[in-house]
Amino acid sequence: MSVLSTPSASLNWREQSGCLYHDLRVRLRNAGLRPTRQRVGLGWLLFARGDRHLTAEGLYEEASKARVPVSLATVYNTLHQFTEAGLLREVAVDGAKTYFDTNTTQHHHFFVEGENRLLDIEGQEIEVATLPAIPDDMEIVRVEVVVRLRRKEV
Amino acid sequence: MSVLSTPSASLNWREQSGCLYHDLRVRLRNAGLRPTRQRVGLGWLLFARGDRHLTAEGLYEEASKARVPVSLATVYNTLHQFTEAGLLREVAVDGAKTYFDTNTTQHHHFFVEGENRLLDIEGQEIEVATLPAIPDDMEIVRVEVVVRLRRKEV
DNA sequence: TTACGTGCAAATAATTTGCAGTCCC
DNA sequence: GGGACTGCAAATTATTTGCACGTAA
Repeated sequence: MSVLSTPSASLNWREQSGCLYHDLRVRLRNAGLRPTRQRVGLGWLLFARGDRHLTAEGLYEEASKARVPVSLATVYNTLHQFTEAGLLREVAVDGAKTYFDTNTTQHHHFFVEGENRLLDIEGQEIEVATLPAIPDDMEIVRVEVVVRLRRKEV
Repeated sequence: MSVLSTPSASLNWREQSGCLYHDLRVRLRNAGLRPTRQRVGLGWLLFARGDRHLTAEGLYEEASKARVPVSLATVYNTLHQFTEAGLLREVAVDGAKTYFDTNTTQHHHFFVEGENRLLDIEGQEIEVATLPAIPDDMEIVRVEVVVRLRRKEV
């Protein structure tokens, strides 16, 4: 499997040139985002390795290691721009930090307490059977399920 | 219905004297917490009006209005002590703030985007049909469902 | 009395913002 | 060239902590 061809990373691409770097730039431009050095660098880190759950701080550290010159403020800005453009999804779990998920398809999450790790639950593996009535003037944006896990006592 | 006799507020009380103030003190002591002026004051605000979803800041404001002399730091400490003692439940939703729920029974939540409001979904109204396999060395702590709502466009 | 609590202010932690300078198209 | 983007540092927001003082048992 090509590094940029995971389902969620490739789903809406308009072009597939075979050059992954070029494809990323096209993808950004299609999202209305100028493919600047830092956006391409961060996009590469985010989308080139399959589905990931990252915090801003985490991505910033990866960028440093990968010699992508970027400031923490720009990492925050970029993550929000990517989210707005539909390339990422913000995930709400316990804890102060915000996680960003490269898998934007319908799915849910495991959250490992203590380790603060997020794992995908694929769409079919969980199912919400019945939904309660909601007020007339409201509509459902999304249903989020978080299964909290803990490492068993030994 | 007596103000201190909502299901979740009265569930585990050992004594019911008829004096709600006294009952609260007993409840705190049973939880291993000395019934100090601020704990009783905050407990009163939390448990005397049915199920509530409050942030630390929100409770602090209520306390000010109710002339309960307490500092914001103590509100935070008290909320965490109550949570540890099982009198409250922390709820993880989007946004930076932490919510505390006086309903500690099994149930889920609506979250109204924009208004940042939390509403209970009673246990029977929603149902998770199938759960995915989890690693051998893990156990499920809790399954949390958040149904995000948005006010309809007019 | 005396350990447990509390208030205050300072410390953290995560995130956002303002603005001068830089870079893509 | 010009507007979009970025870096930096300072500002915000939510929360925690350290320590002198107060209070319930």
